[in-house]
Amino acid sequence: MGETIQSVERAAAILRLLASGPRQLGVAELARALGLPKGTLHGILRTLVRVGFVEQDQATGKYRLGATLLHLGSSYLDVNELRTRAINWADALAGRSRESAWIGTLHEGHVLVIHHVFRPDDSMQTLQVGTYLPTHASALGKVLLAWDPYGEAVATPLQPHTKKTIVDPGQLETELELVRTRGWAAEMEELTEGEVAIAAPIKDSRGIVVGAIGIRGAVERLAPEGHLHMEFVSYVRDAARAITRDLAR
Amino acid sequence: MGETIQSVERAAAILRLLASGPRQLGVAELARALGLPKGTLHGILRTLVRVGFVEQDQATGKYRLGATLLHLGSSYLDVNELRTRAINWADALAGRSRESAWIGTLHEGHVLVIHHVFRPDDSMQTLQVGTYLPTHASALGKVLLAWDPYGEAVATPLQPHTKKTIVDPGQLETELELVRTRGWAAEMEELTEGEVAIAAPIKDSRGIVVGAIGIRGAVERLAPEGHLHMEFVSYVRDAARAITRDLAR
DNA sequence: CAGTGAGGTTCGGTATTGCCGAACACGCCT
DNA sequence: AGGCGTGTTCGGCAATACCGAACCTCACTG
Repeated sequence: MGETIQSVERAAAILRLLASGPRQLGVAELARALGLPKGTLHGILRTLVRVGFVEQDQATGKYRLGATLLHLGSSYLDVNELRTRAINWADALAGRSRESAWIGTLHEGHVLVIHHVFRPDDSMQTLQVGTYLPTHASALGKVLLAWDPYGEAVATPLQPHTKKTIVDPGQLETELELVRTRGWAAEMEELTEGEVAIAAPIKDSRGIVVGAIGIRGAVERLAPEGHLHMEFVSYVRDAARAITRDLAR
Repeated sequence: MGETIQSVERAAAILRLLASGPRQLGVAELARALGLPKGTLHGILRTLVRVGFVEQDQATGKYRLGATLLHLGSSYLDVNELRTRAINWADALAGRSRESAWIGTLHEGHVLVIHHVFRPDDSMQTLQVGTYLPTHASALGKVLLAWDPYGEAVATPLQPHTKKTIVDPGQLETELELVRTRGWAAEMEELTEGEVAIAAPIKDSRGIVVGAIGIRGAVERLAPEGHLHMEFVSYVRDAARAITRDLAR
């Protein structure tokens, strides 16, 4: 691959930094983080403000992400073919299982949530579309890792989220092997205590895994006494197969 | 304001074009639309692909928005102070009114939806966060226009969405005058047949209107026989006042 | 209350940077 | 085969956008 445009890459780096935390950042902070002169950054920031990608705090002069990005992000969802094709099946899955349904893709070492249906009859939930889940501690992530065509190395060390999170790379690999042979993944309180998830792969017309769909809910409903109710597994696998079939056309 | 960086502005223009429709665009199309040579655009596109803002279709070579933007957009939501402060009140509003609750801001001549709570006990709804509503045909929009500090001209001609949409600028102005005097806005089947909305302004510590909150639902529930149930209006105004009070601190 | 340092901003010279346009390679349809 | 439509490459030219030092303002402090 050839050369890339410096200023655009720098602009992207700024946006990524601003997105990495909820804090607003100043020119000086950015300059330190990126190792660039303040003047240079100021020029890029001025441009980003003009196009609405960044907003400047009137009081402090610090910078934060801008509203245009929200609109661009939601436009991405319209463009994303997997999501538009899968959205109805996710609704159906949530309805049948009476649990929240999720669709995710592999993106920069994380699971990017591209769709999320709330659990029926349960309002107070916040939408997770656009957020990241850890690959090694989520059912969606295990599926995506298991069939990752590029075999990306998992970011080590594996961050623990609960006592049950898999933190040993070797153990993760055997888990992925299991996922590959039986065709679906489970995650038992490895991300949040009391929550369990199931996921299965979505393949495109060439047979490559392009995403995963699954459900997530309380351990007492999905896996009482530590044993998964297999009916939930078949709901998830049915949905995954249906979407895969849809994508083939 | 001083100069801006050419390539970054061009990159932003490309992203806006890609976001403007669900279609994928090719280098040649972009070149025509922006009046730039193909080679120039290719360089910018290559960079945008590298940073994940744009993806290229393997088969056709055409370009579409990338997944990184989805993540940046959702990060914006974390940063947005109005939203983080208002989110609980919106939940409460949806609960009390048993209708869907909405929060929006003025952005480039549209209402940008920054939060959306589904109507309780009603799953099959799609989330609208990040989408645009028309200013002249939504309750949120009327509120934002009525107190717009910059007095931005509304994009004319006013696009009709139903038979009841206000399309005459003069009539819109008298409507906005009404909104200003009584302190809230209504929209009766002006955007979608059978749907009605109510909204009220959210002000920051300086008294400037920074957003609007409202509800939206079926005409038969909110306004049977064409008359708004005033209890819904007070729910909305209560929520708006509560958030305004919150922001003052 | 000066003094200091940190913040964001401005500015002009320099040479680096990334523009440009023509040529290339491929695929499709005529 | 031919022509047109893609997306892509390349090298030379000069416009471009970097850089670093100087500027201004604020807030905190000795």
